[in-house]
Amino acid sequence: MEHFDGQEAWAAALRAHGRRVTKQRLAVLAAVERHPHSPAESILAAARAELPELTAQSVYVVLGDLTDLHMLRRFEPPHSPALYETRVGDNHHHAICVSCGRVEDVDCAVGHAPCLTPHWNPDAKPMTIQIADVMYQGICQECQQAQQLPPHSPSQEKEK
Amino acid sequence: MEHFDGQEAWAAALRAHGRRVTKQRLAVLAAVERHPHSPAESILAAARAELPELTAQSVYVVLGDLTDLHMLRRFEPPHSPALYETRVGDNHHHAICVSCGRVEDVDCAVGHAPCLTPHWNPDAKPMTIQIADVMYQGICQECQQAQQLPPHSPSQEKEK
DNA sequence: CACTTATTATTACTAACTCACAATAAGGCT
DNA sequence: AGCCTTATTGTGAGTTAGTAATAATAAGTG
Repeated sequence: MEHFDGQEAWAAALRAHGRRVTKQRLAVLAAVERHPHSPAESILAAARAELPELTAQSVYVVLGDLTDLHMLRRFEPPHSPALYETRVGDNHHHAICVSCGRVEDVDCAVGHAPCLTPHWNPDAKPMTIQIADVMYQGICQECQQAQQLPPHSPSQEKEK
Repeated sequence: MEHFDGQEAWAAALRAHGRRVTKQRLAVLAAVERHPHSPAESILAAARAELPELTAQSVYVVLGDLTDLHMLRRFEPPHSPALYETRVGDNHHHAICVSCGRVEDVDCAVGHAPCLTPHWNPDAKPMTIQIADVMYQGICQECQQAQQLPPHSPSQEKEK
């Protein structure tokens, strides 16, 4: 296996945050790294490939803790469970296909902090902003094609 | 009561969307209008003030349908149930206090569509963006003060 | 290697919805 | 004004995505 370097890097980061280095945490971190934008359940499945006795609850605990430490980033697209990724600290954003749920990373558009300085209304009490999550919602190319061509299968149409 | 005009406006909008005008829908719309940024449960409670026999499931159905029609807007802050508001079509955003959950509206910062043109990575498949939800997360003034002063109680409180 | 305590597993339990279907009532028709 | 069709709502059960409490285990220190 060629993931010794990764293992060591994660181990060091864990120690730097005062956490013990356990195989569960390493398995979760590796799983998130290999499957970015994944929900807890998928991370559990992926991590079990190398650590079959891992439990779902441990994954929730580990994900929550590592997210608090900012070793992982968590975001919650509409109509989706929370997703996790290892790419932290660069203030990037996400585009989600409302049809198939596919997620793409999007770098910051305008310089460094796109909308980090909100425009407060006169009557609003301003807050100290820490992060600005931008969630683009749209339709990916494949779903767009699939919607146009075949009016055939149950294509989920609502508006009448 | 002086909400006849509101009632009529909502009724007209419902008809325009091919929906029947029911007291349940009117009660839900009025409740959302009076309590913006509220979850389904609070909307149910508020709507029951004028329509006590309304059920939770009806509120979910109505909220979902009106959201699909874009008569309501729905957003899902982290660690919170979905919130609803009647302010639609103006592409405004939201700031959420991570400590107390308070929500403030934020108008679009840069002109009309702040980050509506994402910066696609070379290897990403671009999507057709429909909306960009910007979720500012920070700490409101009151929570900031509360955190500084009392090193006294285990103030590990969540909003409840 | 023993020992302390962080970490994980086990077992409930909950919140926030969703679904299937029966009951009701809006709005068109006569 | 009353009937009738079918959209809408109510009822009750089920699901998903978690949280909470506590017992068992193992990481890292001495």
